[in-house]
Amino acid sequence: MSDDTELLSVRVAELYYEENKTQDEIGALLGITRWKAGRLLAQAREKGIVRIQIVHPRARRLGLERALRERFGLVEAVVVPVADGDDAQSRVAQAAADHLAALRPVPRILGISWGRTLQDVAGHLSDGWASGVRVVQINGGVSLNRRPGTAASTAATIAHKAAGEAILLPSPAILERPETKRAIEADRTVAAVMSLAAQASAYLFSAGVADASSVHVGSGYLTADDVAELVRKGAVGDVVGRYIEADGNIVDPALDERTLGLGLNALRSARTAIFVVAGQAKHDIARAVVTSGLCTVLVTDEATAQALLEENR
Amino acid sequence: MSDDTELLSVRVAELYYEENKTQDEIGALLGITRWKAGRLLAQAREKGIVRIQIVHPRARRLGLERALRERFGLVEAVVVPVADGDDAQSRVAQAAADHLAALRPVPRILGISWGRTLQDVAGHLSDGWASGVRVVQINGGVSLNRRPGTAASTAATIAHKAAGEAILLPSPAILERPETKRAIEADRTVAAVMSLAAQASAYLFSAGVADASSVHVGSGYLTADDVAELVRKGAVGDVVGRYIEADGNIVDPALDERTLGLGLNALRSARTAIFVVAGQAKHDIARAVVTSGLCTVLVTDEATAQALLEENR
DNA sequence: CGTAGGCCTGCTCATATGAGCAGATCCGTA
DNA sequence: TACGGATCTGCTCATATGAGCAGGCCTACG
Repeated sequence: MSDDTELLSVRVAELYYEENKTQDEIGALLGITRWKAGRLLAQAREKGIVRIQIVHPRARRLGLERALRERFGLVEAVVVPVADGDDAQSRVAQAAADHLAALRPVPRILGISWGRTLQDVAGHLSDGWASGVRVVQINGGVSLNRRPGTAASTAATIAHKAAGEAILLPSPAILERPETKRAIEADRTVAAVMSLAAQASAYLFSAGVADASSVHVGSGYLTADDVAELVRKGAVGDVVGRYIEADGNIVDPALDERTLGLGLNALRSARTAIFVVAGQAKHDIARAVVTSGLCTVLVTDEATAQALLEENR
Repeated sequence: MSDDTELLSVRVAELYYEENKTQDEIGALLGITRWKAGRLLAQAREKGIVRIQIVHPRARRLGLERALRERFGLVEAVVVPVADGDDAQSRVAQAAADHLAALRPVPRILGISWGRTLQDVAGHLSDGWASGVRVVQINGGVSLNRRPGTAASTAATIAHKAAGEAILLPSPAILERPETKRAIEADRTVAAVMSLAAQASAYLFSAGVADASSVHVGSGYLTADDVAELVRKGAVGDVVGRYIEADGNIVDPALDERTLGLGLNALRSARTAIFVVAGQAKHDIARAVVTSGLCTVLVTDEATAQALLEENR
């Protein structure tokens, strides 16, 4: 486009958007026909001279969402923009809460994992987001936790706000020996919870990073050395307590045998599996989850979405 | 507006502006009527959820321009946005050049002052911006200048690009004694130039700040002490070589008697007097010029425009 | 309990806008 | 110079949109 034409588009755009003139008036003002004004305006939009943005804490990035859905075959994606100074985790948690509340049909049984992210989602749910939902934990995590009750409170909060019931999984996440794990699984109470978890109409989960900051280390289930060893074997993070590689496979089958909770295949075959993830540190595990089909719905921040969509990986 | 409604406006705005859906489609998608969608969209725009900006080096701020015209009774105002890292002076000079080129009727005689700003305007004019314009200097400034020829070259450049003729004022800006000034004025050549200057169909000028950096000091017409004394007496800057107070009056009539060039009243009564000014340092002198009716057209940057529009001054 | 006033909703209708088309104009090539 | 293709221009017509209006609903107050 000639410099001259470009300047004219700028004038048209100014009169149209800042002065609220009609294209007809603009034409009269600038001595051009209204069609030409319209075309210049279209050019201005195309060339990015006119920049339109939605500024709101709960805005979304529909373009990225569409790209993610197409690229990874998701049923739904929710991407929130994060401005400097915003807390990405909190924004994403809010979006996940919104999505959960808008989910139709309303899940009668909701299977959830636990962790900081899920706790945050629970906090952002509004009272009465649903009614009568049974919220069941899909992986263990009680008692060894430094902050006891976090896992339980997440489930309780979600259930409470939906005027429903929380069903906790009374077991550690990782047992020392496979036999112990099997023994606990065989326990009637635990088995009942697991059975309920398997029937859930929707799952809501996040993921952890494989490094020393992992909750498994903090909780005493694994040592920092254990995690370092997992990383050496290719682990990128954990999903409902199970460590996976970049391609989504279990890193260490022996460890997995000692891990109590819903299996990853249950997630893969679930109708609705909502994966909530935020932050730079979780880009790798997020990639592993979406590429290996562990979720049908992804809720994340803009930066993570963009990282997932980058080519050549 | 309730939180709920606000969120809905955000969704509508996203679908409308980012997904290019019609209000009808949006209504269907969100389960509302198209009228409601339209109203929510209007609310989103009103509340500033939708932000539309024109991003272009030659964009203008029409809102500020209107405010300036109304506030100071100007015929026209041109305000350019200046982003971080932009050179305000250069942007404003470009805008002034654009305005001059678009001026109708095309001035047959254009009276100009000189200085860095005007030189910059001359540089931004495009070849053939007019044809056959006689460009006449309205204040003296030759020969004592450290960079001889600047004043002359400004006029020459403007005239050359308009396929016209430059008429220089062969005299210093400020003389040592009033008699000398009168003698020079009486000179046939000088008188002819002054007479032509008085007939100009348009004037284009800038202004200087009253401090030690003034071109008058650099050129040797005044000493730093002289300027300090002028400031003590209330000077805020100079217009075509004449120092004025905040209210637009001449600071020192005796000095003014020694200053050769068009008088300020000629500017005040001119049909078209274009004042070009940019930069934080010139806010005070700019205020003095516009409030005392020295110009009919103001060309400036956004920050200066905003400073001029601030209340209580 | 009744009612006036304010707000919201869904409509009609006039207007603004974009898609698509035919003629005009420009430019390079034979 | 003549020709063919590409681009530009001004139009028609269908559609999208906003203004304005009447009726419904909610609330506060007598």
